Amino acid sequence: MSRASEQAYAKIRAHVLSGAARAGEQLTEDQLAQIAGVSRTPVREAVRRLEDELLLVRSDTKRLFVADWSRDDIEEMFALRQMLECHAAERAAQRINRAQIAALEAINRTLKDAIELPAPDVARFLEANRGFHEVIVDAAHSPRLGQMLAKLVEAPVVLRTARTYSPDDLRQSARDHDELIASFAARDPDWARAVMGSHLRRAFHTFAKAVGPAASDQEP
Amino acid sequence: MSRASEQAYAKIRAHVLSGAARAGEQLTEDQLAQIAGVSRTPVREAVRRLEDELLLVRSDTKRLFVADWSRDDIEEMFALRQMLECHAAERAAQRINRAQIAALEAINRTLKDAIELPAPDVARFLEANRGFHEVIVDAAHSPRLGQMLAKLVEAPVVLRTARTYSPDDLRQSARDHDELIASFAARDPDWARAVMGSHLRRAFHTFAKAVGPAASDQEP
DNA sequence: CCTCGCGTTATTGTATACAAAACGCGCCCG
DNA sequence: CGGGCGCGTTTTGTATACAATAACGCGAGG
Repeated sequence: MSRASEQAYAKIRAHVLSGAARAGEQLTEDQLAQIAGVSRTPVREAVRRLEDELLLVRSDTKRLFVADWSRDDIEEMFALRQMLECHAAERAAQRINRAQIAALEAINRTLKDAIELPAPDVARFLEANRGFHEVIVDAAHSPRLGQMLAKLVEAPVVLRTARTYSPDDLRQSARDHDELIASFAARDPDWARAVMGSHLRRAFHTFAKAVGPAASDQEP
Repeated sequence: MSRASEQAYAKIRAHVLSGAARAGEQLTEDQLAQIAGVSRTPVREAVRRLEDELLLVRSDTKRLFVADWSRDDIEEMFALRQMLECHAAERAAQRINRAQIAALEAINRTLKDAIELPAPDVARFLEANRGFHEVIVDAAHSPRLGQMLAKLVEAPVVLRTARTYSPDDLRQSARDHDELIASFAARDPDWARAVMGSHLRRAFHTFAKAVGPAASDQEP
């Protein structure tokens, strides 16, 4: 989008993800306009996108709040993501080309580097990981699918919990990626689907362990 | 949404679906504002929704066009819908309550009525059909899933091709619905998924037969 | 003491005017 | 003759003012 609305989007998003705005807190368009340094018009545009991405929600009467994800919401999100990405992997295995496989290999090398630096660089890991999954979705040749997944992957939970991954978790992810690449090279949709399934399912359990078995945080 | 933007949405949507605007044709916000009888502000809001629903698309440089669905797009859409609705049916079978099953039975009676009137009333059939699937998605208890499906189900192709269904097709749909209800009553997720799968797959082939094996229409 | 209604204030929705950007066309120069 | 460049026009983007609507508090009546 265009300059102002893009900036509004970025700033509001950062404001929410950084935790500066607490879950359930009300936000007004004026407030956000000030934060973003633009007028309400582009703010409204940005807010619509963020609503769509479920970072913000509206009350019955159009008032705006920071979304409060319940544990059920999060589980649901993981389940949907798994379903969609498994489908993507399956399609990708049938459609991927050599260049894309090469791209996956290159990205996964970068990703491994990010793990093994003196200390793991989670930001770089995430960036590479994002790129990896993006190539797969591209290879699936299903724009709608890509659009849906983009929403789920961008969801706040994923980003906020990223830092809870241990080096072992990260290394296992890299190994999953290697196997995914192998399944693509073999053009075996069933294999690709299965690997993707366990890859994401493990991510869910890592997350679940990190936040504990019940709801994560609450105070008066 | 609020009055003006809702009206804009409805009118623009009708304008596109009615075929008054041809696929690929450019639309300007001013033009749409005139059609809807409101100012550009709510039009922009409506247009965003329609973009999201893929009835409209933007060129690289923000100009607005009526979406032109290729056959591949349509097949993709059916495939995604099938994946999502099968998942919904599976979940619904595990979660649906008596009241919802009763609702499905009532809706399906209405639907059968709509078929057997002197002549089939396709509009009423579609309305009932929509309601039927909606109850299932509700019963699946997955708001995100519902949101995604809403987009796909509203897609233009489904609506435009509805009229190509024969009475036999409609009757078969009603029978599928009966079996779905049976699978829910039995709380059998596998059964529900399977029935939903064949239900939608058949719909796709009915569609495919109607528009012919290749692209549907073109002229200079 | 509760609650219902009303006026005030906060917040969102819409219109309009202006700014920025993109398209198209014709002209100039190679 | 062709291709790129400038300039008027069209179209989208942003700001701002105003309108409509929802939340809130306060006071009167039960």
